[in-house]
Amino acid sequence: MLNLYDTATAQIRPLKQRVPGELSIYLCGPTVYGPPHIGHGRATLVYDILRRYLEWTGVAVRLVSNITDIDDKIIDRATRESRPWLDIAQKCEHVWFESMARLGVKRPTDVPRATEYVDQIVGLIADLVAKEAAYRTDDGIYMNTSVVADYGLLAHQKIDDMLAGGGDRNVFGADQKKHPADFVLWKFSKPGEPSWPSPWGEGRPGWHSECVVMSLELLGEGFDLHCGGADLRFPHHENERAQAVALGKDFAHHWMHNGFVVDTEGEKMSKSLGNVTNLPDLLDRYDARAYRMLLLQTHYRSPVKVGLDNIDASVNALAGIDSFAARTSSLTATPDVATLDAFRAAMNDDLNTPVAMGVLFDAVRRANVAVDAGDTQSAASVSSAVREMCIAIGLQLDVAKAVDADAQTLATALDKARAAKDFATADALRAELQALGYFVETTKAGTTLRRA
RNA sequence: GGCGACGUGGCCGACUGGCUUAGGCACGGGCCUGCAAAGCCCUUUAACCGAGUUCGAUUCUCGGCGUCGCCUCCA
Repeated sequence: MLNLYDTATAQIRPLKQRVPGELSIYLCGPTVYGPPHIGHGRATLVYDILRRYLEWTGVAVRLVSNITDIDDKIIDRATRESRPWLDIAQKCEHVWFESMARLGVKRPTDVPRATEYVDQIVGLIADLVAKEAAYRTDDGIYMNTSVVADYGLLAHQKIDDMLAGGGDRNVFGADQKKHPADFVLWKFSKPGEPSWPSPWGEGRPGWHSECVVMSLELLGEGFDLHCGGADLRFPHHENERAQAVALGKDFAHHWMHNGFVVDTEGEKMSKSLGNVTNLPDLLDRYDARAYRMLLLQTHYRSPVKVGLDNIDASVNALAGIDSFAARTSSLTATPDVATLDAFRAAMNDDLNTPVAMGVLFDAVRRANVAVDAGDTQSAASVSSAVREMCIAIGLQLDVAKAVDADAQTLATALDKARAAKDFATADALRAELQALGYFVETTKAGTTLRRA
């Protein structure tokens, strides 16, 4: 059983399944108005790891993650660039999933778009209006947060305290709001803006309504887990919840939030990487698995620095695992039970991936020792356990890359030269293979090649 | 101003009131190797400051200093 920190209760507690053996998750997805940045990468990787781990333990996961394809930012960009807003949304969505695929993030089971749920959103707002939990102003329909007794639950703060401090901030929308915390459900559109019909006039849905509608629509009431970045905790998730509560609906039973990617010591990272916050840039320069590894070695609730040093460390750590995988790929056996138990214990403890990685690296070392000692049996069971763990965390081991025939010929010649103690030729052949992009290991058993 | 995190060895980063240690990366030494590579072994060295609780605190409490997040754009 996975124990997971729950933001609502501020404690680690079991992640309960509404239907045993199944887990329903809603993850707030991107607003598609630009390329994803490394923060998006972190969030999706964290939940990808959660999902894969659950699936690995035999749980059927339904993961709904929306696309916010209508939003002020999209409209602003469309206006700025004189392009159709839909064109921007679609292209950005394409880039999003392309980046996710490169990261090895599995596509969610459901990807609803806000624009596909406008009717249902209007219906939800109408229900709120009918219950007098929403009211009209000159620029839209607003949620009356005062009807929600425990508003502030996720923020862990009383609403009046929150307001007390924000003095120098502009309160959006409106002197017409009944309370500064009230938020917009439906925005009346200005001429030329995308719009949909509603009982109150042409307009578009506010950000906070779409996720309530889509989560309840696809997962139903009382779904298991709602997750997203820590910044979504308030106001977005608070506001989603407020709407559900106002309508008397059973909303998410568990709330999970991941920590941020934080600034590095500036210059190193930015000079070497250009725009470091851009995910495609990062993926162009580094093995995508390195980012996953870096995150695995940090707890999901802690902030993580993504800098050159960190990523290099992960790249190097990965290289060790890859060469391990290459030398043990032919060994199969029942995975070592104690190792997997230790792994599960760490993962079940609020997804403690840093400790789980400790288990993994330790297993790699033990298997390497066993290989060196010629203890094939232990090597096989421990390395099988390593492969299992890698499946559970979504880490693809780099063993499958084909060695082409020419390289194989060179390797054979290299073995021959070494057998004849013609080391000058052997060294030349090795250099040639390395130039072709191979890691070359010359052992007593012969030469092994691995693509760099 | 409110709320909340955090401050661990060269870097990153876990656990933990004492027991032998996280783990990764980097540095150094060694074994292995024709030489490399890979692998293994060893080494180095810790808990911001102060007070308190305790037989004993990096771990609990309080205070200080510092960093960061949220307080209606935001993964």
